[in-house]
Amino acid sequence: MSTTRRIGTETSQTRTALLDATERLMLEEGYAAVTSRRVAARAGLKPQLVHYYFRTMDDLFLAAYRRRAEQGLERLDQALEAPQPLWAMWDLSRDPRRTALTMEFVALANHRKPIRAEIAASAERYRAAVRAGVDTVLERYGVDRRRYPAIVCTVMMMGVAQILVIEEESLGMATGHGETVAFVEQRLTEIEGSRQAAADALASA
Amino acid sequence: MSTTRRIGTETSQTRTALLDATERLMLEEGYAAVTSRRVAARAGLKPQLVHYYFRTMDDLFLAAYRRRAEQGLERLDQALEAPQPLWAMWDLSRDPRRTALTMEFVALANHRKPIRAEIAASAERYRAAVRAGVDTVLERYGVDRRRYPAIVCTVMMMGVAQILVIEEESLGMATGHGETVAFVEQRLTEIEGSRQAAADALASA
DNA sequence: GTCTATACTTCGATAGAC
DNA sequence: GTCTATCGAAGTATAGAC
Repeated sequence: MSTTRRIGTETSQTRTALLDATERLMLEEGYAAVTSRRVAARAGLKPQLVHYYFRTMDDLFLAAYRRRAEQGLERLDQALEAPQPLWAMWDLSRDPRRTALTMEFVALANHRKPIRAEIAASAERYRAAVRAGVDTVLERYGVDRRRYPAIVCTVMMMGVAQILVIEEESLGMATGHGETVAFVEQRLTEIEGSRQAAADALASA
Repeated sequence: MSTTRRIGTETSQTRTALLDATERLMLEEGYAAVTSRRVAARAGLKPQLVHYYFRTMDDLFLAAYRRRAEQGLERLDQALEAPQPLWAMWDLSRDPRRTALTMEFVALANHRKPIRAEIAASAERYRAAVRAGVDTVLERYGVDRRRYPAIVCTVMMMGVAQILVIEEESLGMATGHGETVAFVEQRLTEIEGSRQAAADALASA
């Protein structure tokens, strides 16, 4: 109950190094591999520093998540402003690193209640933003949104993209993926025209 | 290196109790919560019994997985023989307990290489079986399988069903789910007629 | 065939030194 | 403001008693 315990600065390089290490560990070995000792080892630091900068492991996870969630919304805005927003969103949803990390956080949220609340809220915000963007785009293209509601397009497009990534990354399974991608991209082509290349911004992880 | 170490019988009630406890733990708290101590506690047994019946934790996971995988193939066969196979498969894929458990195993496979191989092989087998079944059904209904290949229908239908369950179970998020389910079920109705009720076999978990 | 006593490792977290 | 020494709890796994 010693209320005087202190905590490190948000701008510390050490802190950033710990967040980076956390992310790498989650991607390579899953959230369960994120222990104070292993995070520290990855960053070349002492385990106790994790507790100095983040106090509890949940705080560490939340800090790592917030960093990515913020970046995710930025990328989404970029995609929605691209010349071909649907293609850009499709490509964004298929980014393996991004999706793998997201799914790792979802799995984490599944059994850590304090984290769940924040991730769920963030996911709702993201979905609402996508839906709004897709709705505008579909209207511009003259798509019948009674028959193809923006929210349905959003959930299905992002859902399929995510499942493909999960299967590929987690199981190394890709049976039927090529055909499914081709199918979705035919629909995209019908609506938005064929892909115009120039998807640069995605390369930078 | 003592090669003489013994192991419990496959028919032991204790063994079954441990497998049941493992499954419950995975569902309620995720695979990371499956430790020899906690599994044993759930089953009202001593932790060392886990190692007697399964030797390593990976063996425990694999045994738990095999039990469900077998059952999954049986359920699939039943669905494919139902009067409305597509509806039956859709319902099967949307079973929350089943899907949640599957995703937990996938997450586990993602960072335990020895387990990954077996789960991936099993997933491939399952997908092939679904694809074959769907192909037969689509042919019977006279669907143009050049335009709507069975493998694409399979991946999309099951993928969407899974993503919805994940979002609901892991995050408690359901935004857009109702609309998406309605959309898919409209397509099902177009192909297979409206749902004829009588999906009994699904109630038993 | 079934279970327990026990060894050894790794975990999260705090109090306190620099 | 930054980091380390250290504790108590929990983890996997084995050898051996019943």
